[in-house]
Amino acid sequence: MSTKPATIKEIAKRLNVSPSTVSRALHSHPSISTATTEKIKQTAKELKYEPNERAILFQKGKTYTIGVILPELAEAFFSTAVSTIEDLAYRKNYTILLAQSHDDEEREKLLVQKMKNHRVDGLIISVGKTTTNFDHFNLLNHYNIPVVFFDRIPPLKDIHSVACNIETGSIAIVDYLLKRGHRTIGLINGPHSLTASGQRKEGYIKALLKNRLKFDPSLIVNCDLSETGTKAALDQLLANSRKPTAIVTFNDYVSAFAIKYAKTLDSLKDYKLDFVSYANTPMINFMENKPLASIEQFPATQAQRAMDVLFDILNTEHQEAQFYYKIVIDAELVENN
Amino acid sequence: MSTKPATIKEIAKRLNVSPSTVSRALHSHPSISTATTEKIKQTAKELKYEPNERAILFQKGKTYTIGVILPELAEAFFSTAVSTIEDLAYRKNYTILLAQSHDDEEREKLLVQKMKNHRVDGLIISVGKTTTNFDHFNLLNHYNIPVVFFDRIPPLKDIHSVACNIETGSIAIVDYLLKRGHRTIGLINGPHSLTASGQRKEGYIKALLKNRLKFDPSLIVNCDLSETGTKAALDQLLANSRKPTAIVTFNDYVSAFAIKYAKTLDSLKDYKLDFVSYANTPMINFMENKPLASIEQFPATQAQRAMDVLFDILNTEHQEAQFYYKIVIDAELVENN
DNA sequence: TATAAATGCGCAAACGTTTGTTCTTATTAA
DNA sequence: TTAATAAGAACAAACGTTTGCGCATTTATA
Repeated sequence: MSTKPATIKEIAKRLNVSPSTVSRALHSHPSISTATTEKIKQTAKELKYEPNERAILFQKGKTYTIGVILPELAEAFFSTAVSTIEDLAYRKNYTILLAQSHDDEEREKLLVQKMKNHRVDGLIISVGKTTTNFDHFNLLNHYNIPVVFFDRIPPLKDIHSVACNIETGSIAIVDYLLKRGHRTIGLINGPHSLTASGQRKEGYIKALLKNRLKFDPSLIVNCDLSETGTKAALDQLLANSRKPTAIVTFNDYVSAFAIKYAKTLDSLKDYKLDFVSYANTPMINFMENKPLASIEQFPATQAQRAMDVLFDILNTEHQEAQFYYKIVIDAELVENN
Repeated sequence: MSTKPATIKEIAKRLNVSPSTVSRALHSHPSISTATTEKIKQTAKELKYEPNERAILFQKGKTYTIGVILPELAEAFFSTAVSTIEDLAYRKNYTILLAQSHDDEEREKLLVQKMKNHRVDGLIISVGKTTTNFDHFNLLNHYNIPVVFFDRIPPLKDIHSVACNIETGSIAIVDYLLKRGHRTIGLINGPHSLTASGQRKEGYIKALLKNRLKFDPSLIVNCDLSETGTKAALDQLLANSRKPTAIVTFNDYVSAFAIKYAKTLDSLKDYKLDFVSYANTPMINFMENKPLASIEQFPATQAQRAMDVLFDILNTEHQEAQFYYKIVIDAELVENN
């Protein structure tokens, strides 16, 4: 039962041939006669030989493993992404080494280290909300491990990235609100550190200007995306001299928190407040008062493109002229009804 | 930039010491003088040395990697489990190798093979809905790789397993409804093919009998778990000669579909119809009219126990008397408010 | 002072596989 | 028949690290 797995060496010893012959035979190498090849394959089967992947990978220097670091595996957006990534990896015979950072910069750093030590062939990562220092990725560069930043991308120059064009989505959703008559639109945004926040803000502003409305900075509030943070943000917006009639929220969670909180506020009893959101979960279909519309960010598509990019980098030998992928997927407006 | 990572050998050469000395120094082995140890650690830092995990793992025969095979990574239940597993693995310095079977027996088989070839230290798996042949797990046994079956467990004797006792949950929830005065309770169940359906049905019946009520088969309707299927099922139940005053649904999705649909029915205008459900998503917190109560199946707890079991097996040397863990977690009734 | 013990380090094997090179035979061509 | 070639298989090095053992050198003990 608990016999140690058979090795090439054992097969060799058993048949009085050299390990190299066994290795070649098992790969049907032409320089081994069909007779011995057959014989070797036969005993390999008898001994239930299975190649030791670890040894092979170690020997070849390649691991056929892709590291994936995401903030929260339990979030629908990311689990969808993981699912897609796994499917694609499976097809190309890669395996994925998965880890989550919980938006903890320190942990993220450690995980990157670990991935490096495991010598993954490549890394797909969505950086933590609060990560501000990106030095740990230089190490990967130094070790020749390509990194594809996914969805949440750091504000760095020379990196490969796949992300959603939040800005056009932002414009679309503000347009949508304007068309419905709203003139005072608030934005509960994410932390400054996220480019995603910047994009939302940019789109928000552009949409206003496009429609010849002036931009009022006091209508944008940043928050940490937590429930309490969201409440505070909503409070702040409602206390603003120009009280918004509609609010754009950073994502579905914020939207849900805000909507829930809004219902508890007496001050909003006879006040119609519309919400729109950036979709990141399928839960929206089941929400009490859903946001009127959402910006769909296509986690599966993003994941797929990220894998495409990674495989492309992996397959083209170190090109001289460093070229960086910067894939942008257009977010799309969907009405929730 | 793309220099190859520094190795122990290089450090050794640079300092004119042997690789073994370097290795020991880096591990602060007592038989190396503090002077040389310092010197070595110093140059290690200069050269940005990072241990090659692959080489170490290969050398040690242990991989500090745990294989995880689940049916659908995008499902909330499983992604929660993955999240927990990853957290626990992280704490013990393990990494997880993740794969999904999509309930495809063939793919599952291949993945098990792959995990074996990767020489994972252990495997946690939730078998596919349709998997009927379990021979592929024998191989793992032969290779001394412990397997812990999780949530969906095969009907085999000598295996380690962690799963939820759906039946007691079923009894509890029917009891709950009975206590609230309901006497005609419908069940929108899943497809016959799922053991989960059988368990729900069993519990449902047992609870009735326990309370000396007779079981009426026409109050159980199977459905395919889709939205339209759910509607049809609800229609059927409402058209039944004994019209239910409460309905148990297979899971949160079915519950959500049914509740949504029920609200659109004129025939239910002045009819109080209660719903209860089997929890499998966190979305319930955001639902319009939630089910009164849910049967919580604790994916995180299950995952945690599975990891406990696995680590326990990993840490106790091959005990003579083979002992098999069979952990059963009681599903629990939680009221939603 | 002679001997035992302790200290500090190098040697070499090992983990399982792959692959370039070399060696031996058998086959072919001249 | 002899030399050139091809076929089949063995040799050995390599991937990066760990670790048991042995060899000096120094320090402590009798």
